[in-house]
Amino acid sequence: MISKSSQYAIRAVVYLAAHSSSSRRLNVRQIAAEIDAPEAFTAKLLQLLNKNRIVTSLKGPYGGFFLSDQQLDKSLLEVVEVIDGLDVFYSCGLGLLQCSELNPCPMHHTYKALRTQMLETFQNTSIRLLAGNLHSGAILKAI
Amino acid sequence: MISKSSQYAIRAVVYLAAHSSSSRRLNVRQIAAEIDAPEAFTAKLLQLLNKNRIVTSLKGPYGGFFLSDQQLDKSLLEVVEVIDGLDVFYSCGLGLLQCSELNPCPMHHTYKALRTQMLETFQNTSIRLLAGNLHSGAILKAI
DNA sequence: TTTATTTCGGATAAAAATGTCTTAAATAAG
DNA sequence: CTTATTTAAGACATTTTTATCCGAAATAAA
Repeated sequence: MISKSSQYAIRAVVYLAAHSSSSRRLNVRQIAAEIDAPEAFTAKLLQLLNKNRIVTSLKGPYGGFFLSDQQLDKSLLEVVEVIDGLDVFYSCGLGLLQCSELNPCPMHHTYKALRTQMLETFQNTSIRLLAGNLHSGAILKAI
Repeated sequence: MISKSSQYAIRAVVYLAAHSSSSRRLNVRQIAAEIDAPEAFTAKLLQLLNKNRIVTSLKGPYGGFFLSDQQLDKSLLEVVEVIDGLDVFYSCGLGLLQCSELNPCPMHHTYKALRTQMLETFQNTSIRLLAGNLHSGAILKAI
């Protein structure tokens, strides 16, 4: 559905939403450990999210990553867009390039319904919302 | 969403549904050309589908692949199951292994709704149905 | 029976996704 | 200013997915 990279990215931002602030930055080591993702790979993802202003980073001692209040309201769609792009949400279920309303593949209508619901779900789900669903004690580790 | 392999596989079986019969078998070369997929790779996929009784094959001259009447009623879910497995339809959207009703990840409920609709769509869509949606002149090429 | 045609099976290759390492740049604190 | 700590960036490595190739087995027709 979405890539492993996007899953890591979402886990990371949700963890940041729940535990960081502009005055409390978290470093990659801790984030990666808490979401059970490879550290160096998580670093790459966070760098990319930072470049695309989904998270904020600060170098140096006491540096790390955090989410601004605005960034808390970013949608999961924006996160996935940075990592995977939006193709999943817009392209043909059978991999046909010409598929469209006018020239639909045999699965077009049913598949489009799925895609659209997926798109709307990711669009309507903010990082803040997910962090709110993280009931105390819950973890984001794969294990 | 589903793999490129599964997309090829679905295109192949839909093409077979529309153009083959037990007395009219199609060879890999033709199938691959008509669905715009790599020939050798398509052969592998068809072999796998044959092993799992989603399609029927016959060796030798005038041999090839076709769908029996029963096989026309196989669902897309059965096709995808053979190629990708059922993981997409049952596992956590954030990649967590322990995620469940009792121990839900923060996206569990919304994501489960998506997964379930996806599962039901693939389950309720038969090869025969898709072939019926292939209006005359329509093609299954990616182009 | 021979030949041509086709799928089958296994080995191999290429491309894409995932993951690692190393050095540079920034910055806070002593 | 120096040192320690952290992210940034690019090169490299591994794994998975996608794709190719070749010889063997089956079979229909001449």
